[in-house]
Amino acid sequence: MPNQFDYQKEEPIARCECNVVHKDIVDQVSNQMPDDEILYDVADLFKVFGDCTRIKILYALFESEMCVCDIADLLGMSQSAISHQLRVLKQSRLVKYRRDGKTVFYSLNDDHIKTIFNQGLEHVLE
Amino acid sequence: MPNQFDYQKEEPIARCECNVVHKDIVDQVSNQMPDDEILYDVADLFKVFGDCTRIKILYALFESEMCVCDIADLLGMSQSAISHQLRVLKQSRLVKYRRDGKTVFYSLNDDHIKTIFNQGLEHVLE
DNA sequence: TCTATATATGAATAATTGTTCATGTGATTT
DNA sequence: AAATCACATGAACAATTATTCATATATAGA
Repeated sequence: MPNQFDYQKEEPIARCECNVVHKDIVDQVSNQMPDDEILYDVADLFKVFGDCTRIKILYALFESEMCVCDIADLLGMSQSAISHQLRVLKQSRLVKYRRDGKTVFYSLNDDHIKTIFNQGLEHVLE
Repeated sequence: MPNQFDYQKEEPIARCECNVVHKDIVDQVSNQMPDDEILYDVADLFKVFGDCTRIKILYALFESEMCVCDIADLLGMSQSAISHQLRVLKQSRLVKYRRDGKTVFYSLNDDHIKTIFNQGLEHVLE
């Protein structure tokens, strides 16, 4: 008959040296937790928002579609740096682009982004 | 009388080697941009969300208040690692805590956090 | 007061990441 | 075709950061 301490006997927790104080809660939360993979993707998404240059780029694109060179000038940074960051934003599907001759115009991919940003801003301004 | 090109004469833009294609847009967006300090804080906030361990901790606290040891067990990580991350979450005012004897219970600080997480989740699941 | 337990924290290390530099690619113009 | 412009990208370097290990602090109980 398994009880709340059985798992400690069978497989000692190497990583947490203290006792589980509330096994019922841990189990309940454990069942509710989304898959690791999903949580990993969520963290990865927020990691993209977690850089000042990228936040500025996103904010800029709230206002208007812009080309790489415009953004570089706006932020006072090299074209290369901006291009690298746009790549990251592209990979996370936060921005999309269209080519017009030699110029590439970037814009926001959808409106979640604005919502996420605004919630973050609200928290910071509180 | 300053004009739109003056700053280029006085202090050449070392960082962006290409021409500004759309000065009107750059100026307009530049005026709308919040202070650097605010955007820096917003990025810093999202940086906190941008780690898998912290995202899991936050998600766990959506479900229930938990003590450090419970969280460590839930995530299969060391107490020390969790404690360090809780410190980060505390500093960003994302979690609060109450002490009950030897145990410290952590919980979410406000509801922005859930909203931010859910928006991120929606984006990822699309 | 002494011991045990839950948590916090400083230092060290390994891994990740943002920018620069140099160069490559695709489109336009002459 | 050659030159030029806008942008992309690989490699390298510096800075940041997550975890571990060792140890410190705070509370409870004997």
